[in-house]
Amino acid sequence: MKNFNQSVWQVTKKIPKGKVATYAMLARKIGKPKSARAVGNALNKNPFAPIVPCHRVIRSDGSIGGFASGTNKKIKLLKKEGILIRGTKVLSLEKFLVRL
DNA sequence: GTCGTGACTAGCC
DNA sequence: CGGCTAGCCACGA
Repeated sequence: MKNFNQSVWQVTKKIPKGKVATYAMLARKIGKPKSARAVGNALNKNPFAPIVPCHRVIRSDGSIGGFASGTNKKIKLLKKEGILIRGTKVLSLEKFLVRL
């Protein structure tokens, strides 16, 4: 852990399949609860696309947020893992949220 | 060192 | 429920 970005990727990488985490949550985990925005930036530029499950990271209100390859793609992936989604938002968020 | 930008958030209307 | 605002942070030019 050296750069902020690396920390983000390392934590994101640990999110189990079928679960999701929020930007704020990850920010808190790395010791910077106010850096949710910066976390989003890190994921957007993440060079470990296939290694880091960036599609399992969503907003605190349950919105999908965004995705480098397209929001639609992100939704599809999450649904595939068992996450229930309606439009651009996650249903039963608390049920899929992984506690860090 | 300063400025613009963005996968954020909480609060208010 | 939806939209707007101000506050936050890290990065690259």
